[in-house]
Amino acid sequence: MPTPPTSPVASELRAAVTPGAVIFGRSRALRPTGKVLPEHARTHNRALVLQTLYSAGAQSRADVARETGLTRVTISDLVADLIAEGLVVELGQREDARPGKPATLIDVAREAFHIIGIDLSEHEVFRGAVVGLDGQIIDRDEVCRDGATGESAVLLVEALVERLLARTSTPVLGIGIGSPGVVDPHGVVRSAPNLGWSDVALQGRLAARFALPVHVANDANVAVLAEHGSSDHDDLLLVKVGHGVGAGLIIGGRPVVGGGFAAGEIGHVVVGTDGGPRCACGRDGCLEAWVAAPRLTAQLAELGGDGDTGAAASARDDILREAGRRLGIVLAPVVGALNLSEVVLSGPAQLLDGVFHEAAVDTLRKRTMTEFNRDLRLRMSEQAEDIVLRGAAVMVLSGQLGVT
Amino acid sequence: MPTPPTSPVASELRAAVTPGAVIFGRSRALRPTGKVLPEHARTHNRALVLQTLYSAGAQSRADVARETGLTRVTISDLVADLIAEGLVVELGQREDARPGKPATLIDVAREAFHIIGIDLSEHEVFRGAVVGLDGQIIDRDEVCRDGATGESAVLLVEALVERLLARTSTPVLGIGIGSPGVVDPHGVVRSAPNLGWSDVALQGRLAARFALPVHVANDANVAVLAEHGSSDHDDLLLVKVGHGVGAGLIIGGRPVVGGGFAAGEIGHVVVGTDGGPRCACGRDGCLEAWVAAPRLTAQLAELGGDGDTGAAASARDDILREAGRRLGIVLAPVVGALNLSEVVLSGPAQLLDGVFHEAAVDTLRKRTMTEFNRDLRLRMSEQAEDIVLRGAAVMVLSGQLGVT
DNA sequence: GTTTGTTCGTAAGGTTTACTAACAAACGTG
DNA sequence: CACGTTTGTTAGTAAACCTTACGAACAAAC
Repeated sequence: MPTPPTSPVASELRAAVTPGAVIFGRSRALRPTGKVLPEHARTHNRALVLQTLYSAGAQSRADVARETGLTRVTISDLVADLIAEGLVVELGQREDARPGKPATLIDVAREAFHIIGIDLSEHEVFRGAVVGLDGQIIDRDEVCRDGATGESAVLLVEALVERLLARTSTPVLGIGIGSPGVVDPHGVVRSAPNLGWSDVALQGRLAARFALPVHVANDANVAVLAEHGSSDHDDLLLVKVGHGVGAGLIIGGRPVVGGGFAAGEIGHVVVGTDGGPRCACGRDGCLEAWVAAPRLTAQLAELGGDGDTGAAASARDDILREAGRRLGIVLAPVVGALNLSEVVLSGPAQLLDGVFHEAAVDTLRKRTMTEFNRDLRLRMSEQAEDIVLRGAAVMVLSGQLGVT
Repeated sequence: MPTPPTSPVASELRAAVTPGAVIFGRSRALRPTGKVLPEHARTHNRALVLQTLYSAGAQSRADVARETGLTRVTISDLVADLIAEGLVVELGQREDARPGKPATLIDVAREAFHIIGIDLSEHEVFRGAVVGLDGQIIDRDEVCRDGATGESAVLLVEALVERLLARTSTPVLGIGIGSPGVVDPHGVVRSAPNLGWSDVALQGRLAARFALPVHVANDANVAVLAEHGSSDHDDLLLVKVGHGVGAGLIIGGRPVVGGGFAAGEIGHVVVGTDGGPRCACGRDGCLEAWVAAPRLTAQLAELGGDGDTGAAASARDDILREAGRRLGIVLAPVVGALNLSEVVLSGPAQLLDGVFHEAAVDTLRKRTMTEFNRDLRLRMSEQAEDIVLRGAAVMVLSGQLGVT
């Protein structure tokens, strides 16, 4: 006999809801997350402790216990492991006067590790930095690309990493790289036309050479990680305007990769129904043909003059305003479909942070349902040119210390 | 002293990568998944066993052990629990002749539970069904809405559920409801203008009245769950054309809800840059004004005639082709940004399954980068009118038995 | 008919994990 | 100075999964 109708099912099987995991058919999606062993739970809780310390700063074991919901005993045990591995340090006793035994402060060993961040997204130069665990740029370096492609470009990257590693005596947690093009989860650059790369196993090569953890991802997908840090939203779209136009997307706190690992590649989506400038890809009116930085600067240059006179300034604004509007047109369906609350714009401020921005916001508002997207924000990034470097560091931090 | 540079971090902290969980700032996103106890692992593994059985069908404990990676001992233990609760049954010995001790087949107790599925998305009628665990429609019923709104519409839903419950003597796993409008994760219909609902706690009311687990979600978001079953993709967009136009989205195997719980609400996104028909919302050229079923049928009716003569048929095709094209225009940025590989169309086949479909595919192809979306498919749903009913059942199945 | 090898399911015992309970140390407060 | 409070540790317990071992049941080979 089956059990009574509902009670056991209702009360005991109350797992977190993940609709779509159980299905009617017999599809592949059925093979779910896989088994979970107690040791996985331990790993998770360890990461939880690290994150709690990382975000809330120095505090006592008892504080961590209260915040995580784990007991003081368990926290002490986990922290002992972390201290033994050098990831956490004791900082001595808390100063302030409270009743009870004084607390021993602990914190992530913020000075004990550095991260190498690499930005391959610029056209003329490969940039890199030594980044601290808190995101500070400690040292930086760059190599001129000089049009290098294929293997020689890979060698340039290796040389840059080599030089950065030589500049720090602190242990390095890992190497993070933001590359243009399509990058798969194994850090293979499937296709990056600008660099002449096709199926370049960047992660594998660097990991083999430097014996360090290496993480590689698309530049815009990396940039959005940096932005996610200073945002309090779990859904975030970052549009990166540079030599091309790309986007990085976080939904429900997780990066979106896409079926062909090409999520965020919106540069060659056609905008509007009234044609547009001819794009390098052969079509008319691609987003990139409207708003890529080289196209905009070229257009502005054609105007001639210094752009300070009334008429020239107005023509300049017209160009930027139209470009901003075109961006808004492309983003509207995405914002609507995903019900995004925050969109961030990253790129040359002198181009984007004015009428371009205004026009994009305005267009987005006019083209989406305000009732659903009432608190929608489209803002400029505050991270300026280091966004990929810092995002690459976040990627390493998250990959090496993160919670499942 | 810290540990040696890299080895412990690299090897021992290899948690699954979830970039963006660890961040530089001190944002809210930091509070991660929370602690994990051994009992959670157990719950997860139990669900894993259920899913393995559910999708692969009757098999031995040893088969399940091999497939899940857990040991035969653990599987036996878990299965004993599941059998005691009536969720799994033994079916006797396996027939085929193989060496070794004959296996005892076990399977999910597919006949032991039914699910109530409710579809509130149609304008004139509320439809409901008793659904089997495998998705079979066992019995169905409906109530005429007759323009009912607000509280009286809620009472109609309750009456429909009541009648369906009376039609089955099998224990009911739960009640799943697909409602139009914006529904939050607690099953509160925040806003459903057609039904005159605003902050109606549908899940709470039904759960209290029927003492069963209740799940409520937006109709398109529910429909995509049904479609996900017969698809082998983990990224899926379903567009549901009916009285309005809505979408349901699954990314990385997880439903997308959106910051304001309004994900998929693309009906009032403006299409193109050349105006369009006036929409009920006051703007010109909303997607809904182009492709909602009532608008299309009205347009076709204006043509007069039986549409079989050459000229009338051609005019009819023009209307449908333009509507399909408009859908493609809105979907292109979404497909590009998410790098979707599969888009499904659900709605009246006589409208959608012809030139409309062709035009949508064609437009989508022309407006996205074929290199990234090479295997993109836009297909009609095969689930016809029961898609919401079956999706609602999937939602219950997943919520009650699913893996975290 | 016997032996051999395979497969299934279960039993016993060990390890890991986090919990509860209890306690000593160290500190304000009255 | 007694008392309550807080911290961090010790000791013991419960849960969950593992490894190892075993009996039962069968096919195939001899």
